[in-house]
Amino acid sequence: MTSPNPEQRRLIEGTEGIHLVDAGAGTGKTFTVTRRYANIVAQEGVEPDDVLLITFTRNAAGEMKERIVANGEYDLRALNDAPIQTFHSLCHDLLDEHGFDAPSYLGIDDSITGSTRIIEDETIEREAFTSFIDRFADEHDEHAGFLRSLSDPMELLDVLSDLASKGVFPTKDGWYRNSKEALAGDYDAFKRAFDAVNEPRNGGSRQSTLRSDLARYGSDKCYLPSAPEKADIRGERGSKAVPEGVAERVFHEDREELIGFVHDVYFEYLEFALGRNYLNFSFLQLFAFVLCCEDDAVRESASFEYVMIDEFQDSSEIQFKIALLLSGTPNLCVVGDWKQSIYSFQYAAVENITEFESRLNRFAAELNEGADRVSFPLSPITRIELERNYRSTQSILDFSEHALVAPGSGRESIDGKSIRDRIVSLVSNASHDRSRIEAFQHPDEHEAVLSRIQSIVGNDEYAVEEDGELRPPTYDDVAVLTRTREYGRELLSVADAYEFPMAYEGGIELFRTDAAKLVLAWLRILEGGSDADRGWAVVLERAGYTLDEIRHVLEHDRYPDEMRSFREALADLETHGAVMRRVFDRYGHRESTADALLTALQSVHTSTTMTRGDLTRLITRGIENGDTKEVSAPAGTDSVTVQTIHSVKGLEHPIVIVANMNDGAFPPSGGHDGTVTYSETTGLRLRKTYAEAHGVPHVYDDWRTDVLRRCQPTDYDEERRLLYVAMTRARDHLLFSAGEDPNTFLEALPVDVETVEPSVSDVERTEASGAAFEPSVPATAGPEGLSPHSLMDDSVHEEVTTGRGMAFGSRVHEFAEAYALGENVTPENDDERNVKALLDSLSGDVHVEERAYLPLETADGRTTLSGIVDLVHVTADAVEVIDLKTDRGRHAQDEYRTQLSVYYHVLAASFPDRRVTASMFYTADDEIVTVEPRSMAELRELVESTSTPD
DNA sequence: CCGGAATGATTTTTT
DNA sequence: ATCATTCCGG
Repeated sequence: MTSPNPEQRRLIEGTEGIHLVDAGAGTGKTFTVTRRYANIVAQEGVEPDDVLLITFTRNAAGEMKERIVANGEYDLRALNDAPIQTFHSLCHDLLDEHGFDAPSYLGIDDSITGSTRIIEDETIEREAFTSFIDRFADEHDEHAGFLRSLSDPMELLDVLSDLASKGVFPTKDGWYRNSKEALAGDYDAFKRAFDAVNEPRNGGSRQSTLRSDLARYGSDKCYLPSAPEKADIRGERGSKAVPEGVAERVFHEDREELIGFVHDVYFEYLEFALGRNYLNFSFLQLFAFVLCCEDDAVRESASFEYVMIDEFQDSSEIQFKIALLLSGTPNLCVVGDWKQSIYSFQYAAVENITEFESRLNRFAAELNEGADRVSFPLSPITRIELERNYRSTQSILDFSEHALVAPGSGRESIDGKSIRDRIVSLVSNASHDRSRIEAFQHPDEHEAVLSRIQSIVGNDEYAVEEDGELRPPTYDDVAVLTRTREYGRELLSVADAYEFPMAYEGGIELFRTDAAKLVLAWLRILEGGSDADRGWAVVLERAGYTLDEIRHVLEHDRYPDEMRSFREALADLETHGAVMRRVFDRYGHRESTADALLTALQSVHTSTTMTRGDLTRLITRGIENGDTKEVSAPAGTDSVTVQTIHSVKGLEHPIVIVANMNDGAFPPSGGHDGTVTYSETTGLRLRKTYAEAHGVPHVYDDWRTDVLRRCQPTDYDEERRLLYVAMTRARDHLLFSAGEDPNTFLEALPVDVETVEPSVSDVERTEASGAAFEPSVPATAGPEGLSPHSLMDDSVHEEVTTGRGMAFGSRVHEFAEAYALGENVTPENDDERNVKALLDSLSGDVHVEERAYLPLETADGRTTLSGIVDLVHVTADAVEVIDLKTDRGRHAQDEYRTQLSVYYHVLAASFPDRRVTASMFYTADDEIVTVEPRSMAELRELVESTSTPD
């Protein structure tokens, strides 16, 4: 994009006044915003310091700066201190500079200084909050009842953050400004919500949702004796709606005590945090807001001539208000897309953009109480709609709109028309449109996804556009997007097993990966003691032992020899890093996972030396807390990207697979996390569970909560938008995948869901054929001449023929042969179990212990190389020779290539129209590796350079 | 066939 | 907490 389109130009040139910009996905938002910025600072007397540009991530801020530098007259150094930043960093700067007295405005006798830390790590804050609550409980007997009735005190922290995001703050003696009103709630608003869910359905023949949802009123609960009976709440049998009076009865309640409790927790936690010299994200904004509100001089000196906010749909109520306070002029420009609002859990309020005008007026009026804080005129508002899309094809753009009207459950009915009316349809700028939009399904969804990707890569039907040209796709072009990190983890681990090029991008629960769990298991085994069994159980299970077998092994301490020796080997290693690497190596985990884990652990514990026990605790804690770490694909590898939809926002990929379109994969997130308050509409509520409540004196009327919370029904709006975000990442092709049960979203989309049969190894092998296996060339070719063993170095020869290598190896071979021939044998150790699994996974015919003879013309004349391979796997169009080896460490691949190569060439000659491949299967590692065969010339050279024939 | 009541299964995202 | 399913009564 070199020159702006007309709508973009309107925005770039319209630098004055209030602008509300609907900037859909891929409409060149960053381009336009940076151009507008350049245009503003190009004016006489306007410096970068006068222009606030808000982004929602630090990365985005950095990108903005780079883009501005790229097409402007400023260099990066000049922009380094320019206010192009996130709300959080803006607030941080503000408090850093002027925040000393900010706490005093709430009546807190403390200060904010440059040394006040910002806690970003949730785990750390939770620990601090727990110790605060313990102290609070000791000091406040009067609140003991409330504390006891909470199912989890940690929910209080969520309540506080929620309140802070809405501008509800405590002061020493009460509530800040008009906060109290918000806490009291708005009966009219509540009544409207109540009426909406209490409307009888199906023209009056069916009961209302509210009445239906109250069917379990009172069950598993112990209400106060004064609580109404179920029949009073639901109306008599056969009635269609909850009686009218219930709304009033539920809403109007003396909540003074409850509100007082929350006030004290809130206020004292603020004091506690400041006392410990830290702020969390919420409090950062809280104090910045208070400061700007109270200190006219600071507000005026900190205000900007121009304010631009990107991704406005992700802003919270308090952020909107801060932006208003810091706008010294009407030059306020908000840019966003309501269809991409997916951060409500971070308190993003989509209404900031969908109801921009009314919120602008309401917030400004609130802020202007008592002083002139927002002094510019609130109209006119210039609306600009960017509709030209520079990313996707038209078919993808059109298709993606369906996401916004797809029902999230069978009974959810959607007002499609009113939604469509609010959509600004995008127009593609793409020159071609050969988009494939497909959906597929199989219970083994991970395998199905992998095999679909294999069929896409290199396939012209999925050609992607690059610089105006079409080319077949590579792995790099494909991204798998999922709702949950967990699905991503699972997919990765399946990909690992197939050595499939795939990498995760973004935050992931690193300690919950397979690799981390195995490291933890071996650490526990090494540590010995009471936890050792837990370690063994994991390791044994992983090796295929059944629960009964594991129990037996543990009871009698009969660990497999191989595992014992692995433990000894680990014990000899000097560093934790070496131990971990060895474990990763054993289980064939890719280096990137291993490195990420190592780095994560080292970063937590760099300074002091860490004992094995420390390390164990660290990983255990990481697993329990679900600690996440950022990981990214190593640069320069051609691999598929796996990301959560939340983390992919703002990015694009040529081919997108929206995976895990399954039942339950998109739980509704309407409202907040269900534990929080109804502070705006119905007043503050806290929850407790039956378990805690049972036998405990009650302090407030729980029954009201049960009615209240059903009046704010959850919906799937945000999930639809999430799906929309995922779909609009795709440039050329868009696919969906599901496992057992496709969800209602997928079913509602106008695409056929094809049931597929996954075969990830498609590329390597094809379906069984019963094809005959008769190598035609060699058996008659002559007497056995040289064996590959004789071509080895003596030292290598010795290593592989002594110790475990020989004895153990031959037992595995015996088992493999017996099992492949269909004899009734059961695997007795890891290696045999792995071999069994391998054989089970092979389609077609498997032959064992085959010997072949390869004639070779050398300088000395004609000779014959003989080779034995363990398994030959034959299908209709492919032949694979597989050599069994115990583990990578012992069996240097290179040395055995010769043997495999002999057989490879024999087969290649025998089966000219099938693809022939050679592999090694490492029985201890459960890993199969394709081997590049030596060429005939190479074999010839080897023979010639070996002086003594066998 | 319809609607209501009871019951069972399932349950995230991250600046 | 909410969805889907099953059972039962009219």
